[in-house]
Amino acid sequence: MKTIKDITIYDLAHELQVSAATVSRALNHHPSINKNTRKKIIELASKRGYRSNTFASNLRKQHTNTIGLILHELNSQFMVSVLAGIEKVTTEAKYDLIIGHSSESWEKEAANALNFFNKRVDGLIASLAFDTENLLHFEPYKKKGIPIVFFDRVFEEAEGAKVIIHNRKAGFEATRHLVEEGCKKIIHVTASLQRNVYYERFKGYQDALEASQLCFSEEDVLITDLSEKDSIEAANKILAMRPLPDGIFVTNDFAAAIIMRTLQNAGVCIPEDIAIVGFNNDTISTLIQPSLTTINYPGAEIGEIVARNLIQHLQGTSDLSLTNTIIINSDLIIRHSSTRKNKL
Amino acid sequence: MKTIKDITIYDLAHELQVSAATVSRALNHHPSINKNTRKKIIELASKRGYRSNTFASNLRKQHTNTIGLILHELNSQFMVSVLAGIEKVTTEAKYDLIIGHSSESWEKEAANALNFFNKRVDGLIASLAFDTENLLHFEPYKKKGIPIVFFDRVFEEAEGAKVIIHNRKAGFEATRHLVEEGCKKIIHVTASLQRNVYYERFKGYQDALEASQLCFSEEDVLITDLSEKDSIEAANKILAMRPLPDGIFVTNDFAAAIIMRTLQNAGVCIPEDIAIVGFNNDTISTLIQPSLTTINYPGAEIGEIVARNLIQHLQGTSDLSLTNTIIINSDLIIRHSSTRKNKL
DNA sequence: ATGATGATTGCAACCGATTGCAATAAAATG
DNA sequence: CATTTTATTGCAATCGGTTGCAATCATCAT
Repeated sequence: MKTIKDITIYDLAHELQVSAATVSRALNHHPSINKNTRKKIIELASKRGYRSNTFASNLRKQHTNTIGLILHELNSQFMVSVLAGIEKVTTEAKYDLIIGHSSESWEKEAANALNFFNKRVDGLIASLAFDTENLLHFEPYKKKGIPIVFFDRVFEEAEGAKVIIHNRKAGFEATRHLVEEGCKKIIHVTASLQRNVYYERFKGYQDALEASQLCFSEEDVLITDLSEKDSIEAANKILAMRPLPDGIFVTNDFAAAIIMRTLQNAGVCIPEDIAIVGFNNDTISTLIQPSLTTINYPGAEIGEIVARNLIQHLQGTSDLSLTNTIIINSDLIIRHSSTRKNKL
Repeated sequence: MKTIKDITIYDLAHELQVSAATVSRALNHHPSINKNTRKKIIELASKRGYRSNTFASNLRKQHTNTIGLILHELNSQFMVSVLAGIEKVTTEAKYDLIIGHSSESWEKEAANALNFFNKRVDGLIASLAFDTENLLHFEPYKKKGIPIVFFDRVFEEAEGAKVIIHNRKAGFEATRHLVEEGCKKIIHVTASLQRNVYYERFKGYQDALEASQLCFSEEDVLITDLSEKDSIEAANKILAMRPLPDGIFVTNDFAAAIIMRTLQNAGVCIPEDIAIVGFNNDTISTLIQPSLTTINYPGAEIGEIVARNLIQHLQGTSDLSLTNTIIINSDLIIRHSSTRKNKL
């Protein structure tokens, strides 16, 4: 494990008979350095394979140029594209990104938050875990004035910047689409209504029922944890309903796919007997039979907006933005799981 | 952006009338510190919300306690579980993890490698991008003696530690299964044979054909980039074959799903007309109709082994391991896409 | 010629934690 | 009681880069 010693600015300074300060400034393109000197220094640096010591630099500068990102999961197409969007912006702005994923657990989320805090990230981006019930673990950030931007899974009532999609509108459109396809009894399969995204979609579902003068019943809303097991159970509950519903709005494509499979195995025809709409536009939505009607929202764009927002704040370009909520629009993508040949 | 100043060991030292050295040692559980002193220091530290400054510490200790991870993509179930495995081990061992993903591009891979090198990771874990053709961008690591463990996508001939699955055996078993189901003409859809994983699976396919005395033909191997577009094209090529093949071994579940859908849309019955086997055991494999027979391999376990290997090396527990190749076994999971009612 | 102006560069003090070595005090030994 | 041993603690240098301020030197206008 013997490691050759690294080149430092002192080595360069010594070799060129200048001071370390000059080398430092030259390397950082400080304007007060003569361009010839700078050129010589930069050339020597690359010749000697100099690499700046981030620790020394961070230590002195008191900021890390690092942004922490806490994701609740990265198993969905959506999350991956958000990540890509964030990555794009942060790397362009020369920020480093450290990623933690909470696996939907509040404990891990808190652990990550603490860890990133100790690592002194300059800012934080987070989407809350499934069971997070408060924002206490982010208090240290507030106290220290470290900015946080929440996205997707947020507490809408909490202060701070948020970037979300218009879940209520999306839920409304998904449900209205089912109504337009002739559905009279529409079930909504979703997850804990504590979570803003699910609550809003649920409200949208209600709005649409009301707008169509269909009556809403609490029994038509099935709460699951979106797991395979729960989804199958939800499907079985639906199968046991009399009369059988003719439409289902599921809050997640994966669960929708499971439910569709379960129903099909029980002899239900999709979309003829029951029309289904999912949410997320995951890859699977085009791979299952019939292909799944779903809500699409631009992950990469959301990621970019989130990251840009945070960075602007860090660089002092904008302050206001951190109190704003940015709402992104989404689209209904109509596929075969919901389109009946003979509409009413 | 005013930030309250952080508590340092000097603050603690001053408040307790001891030296900073003592505080430092107490906080690190150095044995030479009196346990009463230590207790007092630790208590005050937590009372004051002290958090160690990683930069100062890293700067002094000359190592970062950070491991870099370069993934070619994280859109597969497999990659996510590998990541989880690595995360588990590294956090247990108190190492930090920084993740870069190359998006299958050599350029980004090299950029990440350089970035991590400059950040002075203590070790690196990597799975190569689709189009990586050499390991030149990892040279600095070798020169500096920073250990690298490759997994999944590796150069088998290159030196260093590697953790891979037994692709050849898996390819063999997948193909043999098709043979056992009565297939006589088996197509193999795969990606660039430059990449070890695809090459080995291909060899396994060949092995199985030979073992079954089926003749191998180059035209039966379709090379794609595993994209949706290429997969559809491959399916169309298959549809144009005369006679129609009766078995397909696809190197990836996603591509297999696309191909299956394309074939089905063209009126082909799966598995009656054509039996299909995929690779990876992604989530979609149980969601499509019929469910996909595939190869499963333990992502989390692989991740754990990779990480443990690297950490053992970093801690000097084992040196030899870094020259070893570790081969993990995989299983064939038989589902409906390949099981015919009437075998021959 | 001369003080003013501006362009470059260096000095030296940080940033916060770690650690070899010396110092001191306390306990043990003869 | 003198001497050695052991247990604790402090001193001070070090890691590598950054930056306010002072210093130097050339250029320029008067």
